[in-house]
Amino acid sequence: MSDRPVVTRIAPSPTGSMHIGTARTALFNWLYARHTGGKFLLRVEDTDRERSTEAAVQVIFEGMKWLGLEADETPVFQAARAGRHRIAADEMLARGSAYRDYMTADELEAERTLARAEGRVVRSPWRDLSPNDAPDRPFVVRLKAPVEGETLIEDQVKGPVKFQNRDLDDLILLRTDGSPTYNLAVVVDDHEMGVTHVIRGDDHLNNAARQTLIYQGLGWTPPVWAHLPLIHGPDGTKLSKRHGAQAVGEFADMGYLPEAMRNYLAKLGWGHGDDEIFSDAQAIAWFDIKDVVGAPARLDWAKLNHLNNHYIRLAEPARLTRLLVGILKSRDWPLRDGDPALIEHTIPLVRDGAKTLLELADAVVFVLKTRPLEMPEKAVALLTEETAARLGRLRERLAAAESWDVPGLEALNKGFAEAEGVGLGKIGPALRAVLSGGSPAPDLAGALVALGKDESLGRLDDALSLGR
RNA sequence: GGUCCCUUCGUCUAUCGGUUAGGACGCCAGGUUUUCAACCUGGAGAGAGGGGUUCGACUCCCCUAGGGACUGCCA
Repeated sequence: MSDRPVVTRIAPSPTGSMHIGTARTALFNWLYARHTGGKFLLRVEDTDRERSTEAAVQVIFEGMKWLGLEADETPVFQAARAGRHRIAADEMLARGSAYRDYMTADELEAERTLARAEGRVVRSPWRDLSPNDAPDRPFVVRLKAPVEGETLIEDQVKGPVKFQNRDLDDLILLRTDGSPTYNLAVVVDDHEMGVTHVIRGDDHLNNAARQTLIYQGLGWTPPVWAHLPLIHGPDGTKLSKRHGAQAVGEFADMGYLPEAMRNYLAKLGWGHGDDEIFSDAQAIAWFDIKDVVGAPARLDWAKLNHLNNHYIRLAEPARLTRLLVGILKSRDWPLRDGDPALIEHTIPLVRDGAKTLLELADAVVFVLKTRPLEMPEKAVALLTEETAARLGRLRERLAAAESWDVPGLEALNKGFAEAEGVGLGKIGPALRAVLSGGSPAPDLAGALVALGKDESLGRLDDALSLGR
C-alpha cells in the first residue's frame, strides 16, 4: 500500500451539529492528503435514518466549507450504499466468515449479563450450530471472528496495539431487518472508496481490531490506521456545551476566523517544533500523522483568542467588513449605504485589540453612530466647565489642522496638552467620550482619523453645545 | 467487571539515554501610555508515584494511581 496514492476521508454522522473534534479529525485527514498529494473524501454516515435530516447534512457541508476543508470528490452517502453492504455480508456468509444468529432479544440479554459476569465477550451458540437447525424466525448476520490468536493494529499515532481475538466479539453485520450496521458499512465503504488511511477519533481504536477481522473475512487488506485522541474541555472532561462551545458553527458565531481555527486545531495534538503560527501551506508541508501526540488535549480559549487576534490583524479589511456587516445585521444595527466603507476604513485603526469578530464589531460601532450622539451619563460627567472650555480650544486647533492622519493628530494632541500645561489624561477621556458616545474607541488620533475631520468636529460641536 | 489508550510548567507542546528540560498562551513585575487592548523587557512555573535496566534516565521495562474510550440490532 505504500506506493498507492493516499486517500483519506472524514466520515461524520449528521446529528445536527458538527463537533469541533470532528473538525480537527477532518483537518488532519485533509492535511495528510494534501501533504502526500493524495485525495481527501467526505462520506456522510446517515444510516441512522431517524437522526439524519437534510438540515443535519447541510450543517456538515457548511461546517466543512467554513473550515475551508472541501473534499476532492462529491460526498458519498452511506445510506445509499446499503445494497453494497448487503452484498458484502452475503459474500462473507458464502465464505464462511459470517453466520446467521437466531438468538432472540431475551436470549441475547441473558448471554450479555452472563458474559459480563464471567468477564468474557458475548458469544452466540449459532456460530457453531448447523444452518440446518435454523428455526423459522428473524436472524442477524454476525461476523465469524477467530477466537484464537491475536490481532495487531499498527496504529500510526498509538504505535502497535495488540488485541487477543478471544476478547473480540462477533460483530453484527446485518440487523434483523437486513440493514447493515456501522461496522460493516465502514469497512465496505472505506474499501470501495479506496481509502488507504483511516484517520479518526480515539474512540474507534477498539473498533479497528474488530474491523480488521471484517476485512479479513472479506479477503481485503485493512487500511493504515491512525487514531487521534479526543479534544477535552478546559477541565479535562469530554468537551461539551457547558465549556462554552462544542460545534464548529458555534465557533463561527462567536467570531473566530476559520484560518485561526485551523492553526489552533492543528496545534492541538500536533506540532512542528517551536512553530506556533503557521500558514496552511506550511502545515501541509510539515504535517505527518506520525508526529501526532497520543494524549488528549484540552481546549484553551485564551490561546485560541490569541491566535484569532493574530489572524484578525492579518485579514483583508474588505473581508472583515463583510463579516462585520453580517454580525451587525444580526444585531439589527441599522446600516446605511455608506457604512461598509466606513467600517472598512476604520478596521485598521481598531483591530489590534480584537480577539474575536464580535469584539471587532464592538470596536467599530462608534464610527457608525449618527449625530447627535446619545451621551451616557458617565460621558456627560466628564464634561466639566473646565474640560469643555479646553475641548473648545482643541476644536479650533483641529479645525485648523492641515493633515488628518494618526501621527499628525497625535502630535497635535500632544502639542495642545503641552500648550494647556496639562497631561493628555486631562483631555483624553472626555474627548474620547465625545467622539464615541461612550462606546469602545481606539486611540484618540485613531478615533479622529476613523471619523474624519467633519464628523469629528461635528461631534465636538454637538457635545460643546450641550453645556450651553 | 473485561479489553484498550493516555500521563513533561495552569494549558498546548519540544526533548526521541547525557540539555541550566526549550518555546507558545496564560499569569506576575516593570516599561510604553489618553481608556481597554496591543506592544516591549524581565520573572515565576513541569517530567503522577514506586521499582527496575544502564556509567547515566523525562526518554526503555514493570507495577501502582489517576484520566479516557469501547464493551448497542448508535455511529
